[in-house]
Amino acid sequence: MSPEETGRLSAADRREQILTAASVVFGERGYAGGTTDAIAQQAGVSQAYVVRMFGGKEKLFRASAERAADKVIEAFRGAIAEFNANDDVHEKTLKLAIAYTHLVADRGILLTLLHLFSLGHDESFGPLARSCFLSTYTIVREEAGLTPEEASAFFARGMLTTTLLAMRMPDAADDPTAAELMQCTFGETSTDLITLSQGQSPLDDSGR
Amino acid sequence: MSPEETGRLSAADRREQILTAASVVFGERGYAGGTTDAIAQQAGVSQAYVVRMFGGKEKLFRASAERAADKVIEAFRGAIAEFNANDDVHEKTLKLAIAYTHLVADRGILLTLLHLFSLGHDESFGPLARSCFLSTYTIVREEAGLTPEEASAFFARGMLTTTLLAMRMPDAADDPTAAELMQCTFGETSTDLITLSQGQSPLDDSGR
DNA sequence: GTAAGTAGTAATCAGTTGATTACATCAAGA
DNA sequence: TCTTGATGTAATCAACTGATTACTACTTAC
Repeated sequence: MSPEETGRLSAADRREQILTAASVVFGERGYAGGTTDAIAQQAGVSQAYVVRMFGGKEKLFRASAERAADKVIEAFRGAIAEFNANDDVHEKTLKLAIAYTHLVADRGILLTLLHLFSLGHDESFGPLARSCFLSTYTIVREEAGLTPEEASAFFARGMLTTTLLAMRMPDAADDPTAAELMQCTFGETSTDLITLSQGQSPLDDSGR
Repeated sequence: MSPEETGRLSAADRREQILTAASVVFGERGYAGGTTDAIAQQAGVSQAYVVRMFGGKEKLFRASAERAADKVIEAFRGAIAEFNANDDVHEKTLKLAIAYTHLVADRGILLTLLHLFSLGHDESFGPLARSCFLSTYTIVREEAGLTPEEASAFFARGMLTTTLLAMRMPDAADDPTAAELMQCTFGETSTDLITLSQGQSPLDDSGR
């Protein structure tokens, strides 16, 4: 039988697949709530394999969070590459915000990071959380060339966006108050944001 | 023996004490990570009592989150009561932000809410998360009289503040990048914010 | 063709955790 | 005083979960 038929993958491919699954599960349930078994099911492998490949749940979460941060960085660098020489702050910020918005298509990325940030007290994850956040901040400051005030305002909006998404505010879009808040927050990037964030299948969960 | 000597309390007092403990524990570890036993230890009662008094961990978290939201609402109303007739947006926002900042003294409140917000996908907690957030938004809009844009900007800054606090960015204040970010974000409210958030004893944890 | 390494799993285990039960202790009213 | 209801706990349980072990099956190099 060929590898295609047996469903066997190289370790690198399987690793990527498990990281994708981990992003979904950790994004929805956080570190403590996300089980290695749920990740295994999502990836279509056994729970034992997930644990062994990454050497434990903690290392898997680290890898998952670092990968999420890398994707944010990658997205920002992509937006910066599209800067024109005469772009003002508003245009730069908009391009960054749109890049950020596109990350929402993979809900797991931003939600995994949000969960990482909420673990600041943790001896192991705290330093990782701070360094991940500061990495992205540094790029916006130095590579995008925003001032501290502009960067702070940009991240403020980004965190509100992430939070609204985490609490699935788009699900409450029929509430006029919620609609007003989202309209104002997403602003110029809102056109596709709400549609992007809808219809993403939740995890289904049953015994092992 | 008198009630003072035996350490016995009325159910209402004990309830308040447990809710305070729950705020600390859930704030640090989230819903899934916060154990009823850790809450019981923090409150100085048995684990069985915690569970029985609230009818389960889920109801305890709901009560804890609702209490946190109530304290935010209370703080906002307190700030609004200090508004002067000729206050402009900037003065109003500053008063609200300072009230918000004082909430930080009890780290558990904002962090418990942040954890609640990250549970938007949950059937039970999702609606609660959205309604808690929208309650505070409505107060800022209608009672404080901010426009949607102003309110959105206010909450954006609030979420960034909360996130920085959750990841304990003040612990990294020796990093110049981190210091710059905090300086800009906390702005006029920063004077006491960093000192407020420091030296808060972490949970100590050992077997039951 | 076979030996060796790699992908992958089933079965199982020990620690943790939310919940339950039965019981103890204490204050107040009849 | 003694009975009743409320405060509170120790002991225990069943379910869950991360990790380990022993094993199978496939692929590749020689």
